[in-house]
Amino acid sequence: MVSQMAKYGADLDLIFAALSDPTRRATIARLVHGPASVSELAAPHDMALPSFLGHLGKLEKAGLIQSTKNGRVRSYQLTKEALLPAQNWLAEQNRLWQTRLDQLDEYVMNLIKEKDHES
Amino acid sequence: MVSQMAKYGADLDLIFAALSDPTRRATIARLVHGPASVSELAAPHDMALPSFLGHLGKLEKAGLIQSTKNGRVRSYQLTKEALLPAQNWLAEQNRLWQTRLDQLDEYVMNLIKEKDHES
DNA sequence: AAAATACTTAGCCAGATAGGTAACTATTGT
DNA sequence: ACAATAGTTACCTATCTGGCTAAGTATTTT
Repeated sequence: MVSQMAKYGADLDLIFAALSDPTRRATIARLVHGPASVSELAAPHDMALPSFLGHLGKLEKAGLIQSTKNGRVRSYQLTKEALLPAQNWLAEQNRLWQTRLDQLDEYVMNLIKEKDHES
Repeated sequence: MVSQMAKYGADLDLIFAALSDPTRRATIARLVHGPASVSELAAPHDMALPSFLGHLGKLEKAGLIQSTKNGRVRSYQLTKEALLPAQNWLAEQNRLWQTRLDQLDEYVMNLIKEKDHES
């Protein structure tokens, strides 16, 4: 269960940090539709190429994307199951929180029942 | 569909940035079990109180947690549906990606079929 | 009234981030 | 061969981050 999260090498710090920037989220959102070259990815962003390369670098370091170079063009693609560690963490917190709210419900129900016995 | 995401005021930049720090993720993970005071939350983290307050501040600005003060103690709790915007974004990207992979599958299948006809 | 508790605020510092320009390398097209 | 294209590398700068200490405020507790 817990070890399942360790399976995905790149850690949550880097993944969430990578996702905290709109340029980088937009790049992910582009890549879910298929691979693209550096300049294709950079085009929509009003920013010098070297600046944009920094973003690609962070996405890659976080393990979210991968690249290969053919001739002079480098092609990027989404890493398989890239987003799972983040999704798993969020889902787990959500699950624990729901569990807690259920317990709270039960607790409140008991309070009501006790009150009924008083009267 | 898209407007659903706008419902949650605090934006993804702040939410993902808030989640990119281990101290802050641990604080969320603590709060899913129920509310706690500043010093209770700070206790496990080897860090001066003012430093830790900075983390709480970011979680609060991101809309992930809320607080109320009773006398001299301030109590924090998780915001209802706090994690949904992040979960929704990730789920949507995942969905689009799966859709794309399915199309790719179909495309490959067609290639194979064509090859069969050649022979 | 004084001491202890529970934050809060103000200000400092080192390192990371997000942007930029300029100059360079490697491929491809003419 | 030369020009154009596609990245890449090397810096520079301003701002944000995450940590700190010191000092201040507001509530209990004794």
